[in-house]
Amino acid sequence: MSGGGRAINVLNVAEKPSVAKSVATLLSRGQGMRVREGRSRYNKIFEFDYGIRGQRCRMLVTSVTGHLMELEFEDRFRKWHSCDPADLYAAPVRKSVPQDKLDIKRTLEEEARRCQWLVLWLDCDREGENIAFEVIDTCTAANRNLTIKRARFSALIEREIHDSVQNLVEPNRWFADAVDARQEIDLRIGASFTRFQTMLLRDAFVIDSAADDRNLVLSYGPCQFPTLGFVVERFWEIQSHEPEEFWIINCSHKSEEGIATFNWTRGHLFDYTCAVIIYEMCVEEPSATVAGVRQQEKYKYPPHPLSTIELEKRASRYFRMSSEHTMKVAEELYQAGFVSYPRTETDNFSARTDLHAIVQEQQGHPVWGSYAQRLLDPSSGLWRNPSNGGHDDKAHPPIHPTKFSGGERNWSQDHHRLYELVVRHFLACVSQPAVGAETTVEIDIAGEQFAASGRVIIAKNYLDVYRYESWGGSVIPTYVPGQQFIPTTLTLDSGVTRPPPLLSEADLLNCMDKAGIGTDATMHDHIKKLLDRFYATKDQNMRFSPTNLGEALVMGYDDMGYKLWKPNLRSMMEFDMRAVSEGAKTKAEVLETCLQQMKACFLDARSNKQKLMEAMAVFFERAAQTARDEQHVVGEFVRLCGLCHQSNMVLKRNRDGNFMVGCLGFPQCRNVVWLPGSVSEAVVTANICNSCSPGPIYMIQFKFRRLEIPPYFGVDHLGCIGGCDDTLQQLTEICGTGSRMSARGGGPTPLSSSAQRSNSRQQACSNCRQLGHSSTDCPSVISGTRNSRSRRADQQDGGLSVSCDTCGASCPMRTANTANNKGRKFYSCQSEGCNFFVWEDSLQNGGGRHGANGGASNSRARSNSLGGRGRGGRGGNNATNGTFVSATGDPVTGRCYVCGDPSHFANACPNRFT
DNA sequence: GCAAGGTC
Repeated sequence: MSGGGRAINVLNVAEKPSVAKSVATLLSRGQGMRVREGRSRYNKIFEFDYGIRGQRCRMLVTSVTGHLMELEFEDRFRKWHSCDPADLYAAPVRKSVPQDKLDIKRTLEEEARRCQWLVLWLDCDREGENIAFEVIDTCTAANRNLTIKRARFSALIEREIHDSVQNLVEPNRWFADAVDARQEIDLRIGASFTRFQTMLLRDAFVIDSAADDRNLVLSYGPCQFPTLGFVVERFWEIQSHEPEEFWIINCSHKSEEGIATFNWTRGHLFDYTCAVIIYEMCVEEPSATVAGVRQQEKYKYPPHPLSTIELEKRASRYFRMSSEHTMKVAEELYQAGFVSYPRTETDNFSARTDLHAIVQEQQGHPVWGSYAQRLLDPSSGLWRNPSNGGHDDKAHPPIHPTKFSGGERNWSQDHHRLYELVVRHFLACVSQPAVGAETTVEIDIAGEQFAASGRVIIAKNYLDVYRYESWGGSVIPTYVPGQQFIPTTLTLDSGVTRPPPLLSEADLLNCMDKAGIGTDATMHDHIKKLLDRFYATKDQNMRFSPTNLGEALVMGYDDMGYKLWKPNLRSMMEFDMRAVSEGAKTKAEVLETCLQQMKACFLDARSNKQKLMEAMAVFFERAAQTARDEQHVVGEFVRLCGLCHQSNMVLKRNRDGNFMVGCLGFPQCRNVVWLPGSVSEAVVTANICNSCSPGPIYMIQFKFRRLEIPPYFGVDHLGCIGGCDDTLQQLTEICGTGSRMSARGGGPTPLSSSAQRSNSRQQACSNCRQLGHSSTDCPSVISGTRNSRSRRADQQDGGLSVSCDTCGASCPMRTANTANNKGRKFYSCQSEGCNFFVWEDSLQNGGGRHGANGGASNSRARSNSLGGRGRGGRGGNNATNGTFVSATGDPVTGRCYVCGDPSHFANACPNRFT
């Protein structure tokens, strides 16, 4: 191997000790390799002889531990009060080796002096390239005559490493530049905003979340803030969720073979009238006809090979381990040689990996060893080459077991669990998918479709070893097309829409991954930082809520109209970094434009600091010196809080001057009733509402601003907040409220809340009372006319159908058969989940959107700011006292969805309107 | 006392 001539000394530097060891072992093939200590106890030096393209070489292989250098401000800008934070956008910065890395630096200098070549074995990503230049700078400062070469490799595999050293390339300056730019931008933005918001807020408020709020740091960072943003955004989504009642028809059929549960193909309807009419029709003609029976083979595939994020998500889901703890345990398993490198984006095995050898090692395990044996037995047919998840960081393979263990003495329960997960995941990856046989039965009852399905698992395959996943099987009786039967139960049930859950750790990692926040090696740090900074908390179910502090900060920037808490900033930076790494932009260009923009943003945020102060004041008491300036106002008593049942609710004005009735238990209890934005005066009277309970609820004398309410409302009004007051509810819908939540609406807006309110006030329609248009161009009038014309055209074609207003599908004409509407024709949409419904006679009258569709959309637009359901819903429906007789006389069971009584249906329920 | 990225 070694050629002739004089040997040269080659200094090889890897990113971490383990890679140095692997490279040295692979190149020397373990023969004639010597190990000696460097100055740093972790970073050994391996020596052996080797030949590179005929050149005899004395190889010295050593390592750094990640970045060797740090970027920092020059001394005079390091103290917080030494300069204006805005100066940090131009303050000089320098790269230097921190104290704890000086040992490594000295080793590199000493070895470089006696070498002719420097070969860089850093990871083949942008950070690795940047570290390469840190090593180059350090080594060439000691020896200017070094010949510098870069080794490119994508896996620590013998052939790959030999190929790489025989085909050395030049280091890539663009890659390193991209990282330089990122470091500088992160430092300047992070330091300036952190100093600004900490110094502004820490002393102005009593922030009780931290034990010692004098030393609290309110940090800002381009990764930690968007991470907080995800948590707050979900929290707001939950807070602003308006529960909405829906109706659903459930059907089951019991036979000798068992029970089949049929789901309504429409899913659910939000309109009661529509649902009850359909239901009544089903009850009156309950005979079900089997419209179709479908049988299909279904597969459940094993997961892709394991990447870091996937490991963190799964450990969180399966063992409730935090991502930070998972990485700590994984690192220890890696250090001890049991699993491969745990920080990897790669979820695809290289074709050169000997997968069989990894499985072979596990054959002796008492629990999963027999599965490994089956995998290796070709006659079992269990083996399948792993799928490709589509990610490759070109530096590390997917996480897999590297050494057999039946469990080590010094392992904690979490070490056992994580090793087991890595092994089982790997075995699952090289296994066949589970196979199931799925049967779907579709039935028709009075023109309504229902479907039931069952599944029988034919082969569990990978599920035998991957015990974390299951695939539910259920059996349904046999049905044949055309078969008729009478359902055993047919019920109209109601449900309520629910808000999404708080974000779990796995959800949060998902959000970050999608938005490109952090890297696989740092995501868990950003999550932990939210907890360390008292910005968020994690509950027992591993779900995250913002703290008052976290919510206030995001709210403050949101009120300024800045998206600083959104992932956009990071995405923009990432876009620029890519341009630099591809040579499309220079580092200097990107730094100049980006920092200029960020400085402008910083100055603007600082001039709007009042918004941050206001947001903080929503949650925190002012510190003594600032509180003295303001009078503390306790409002007038209105009622006992119906939510916490402990504190009083009082009439107050918020900082924008808007009226609200809030619970004095705040912030423990957040019950609040926001009043219409058009209220100019409000005074609690001695009058007690005689219809709302539990009482007493004192009535409030309101005065509205004339120009902000429709002409048919009076300016003076004696109102109740208990839910009985129609006038107040209507004005709330028309004028909006002073609530921050209602101003925020579907998404952040650059307009201030009050600006948005006054806009909508000006445009409330007096015809339909919707926002955003006037009565002259009310869409309900226009679309009603247009649609009735198109419906007529349909009918002239001879088909008794209309096109659906909502989804455009064809809606066949049908005849109602209920006590109240017998013989009346209507159209209802057949599409799944669509609830369009209209009476034929209302079309002939040229009417607009009455019927189900209009009702449903009204109901969705309804505000619940007065705590009740508001108008609409059941109110528009006349009750009847008729009873339903099954058309066939067969034993159809049904029950009233309101009270559950089987002796009558909902339309005859005595409790229905109470 | 600030960031995020490496890694021990």
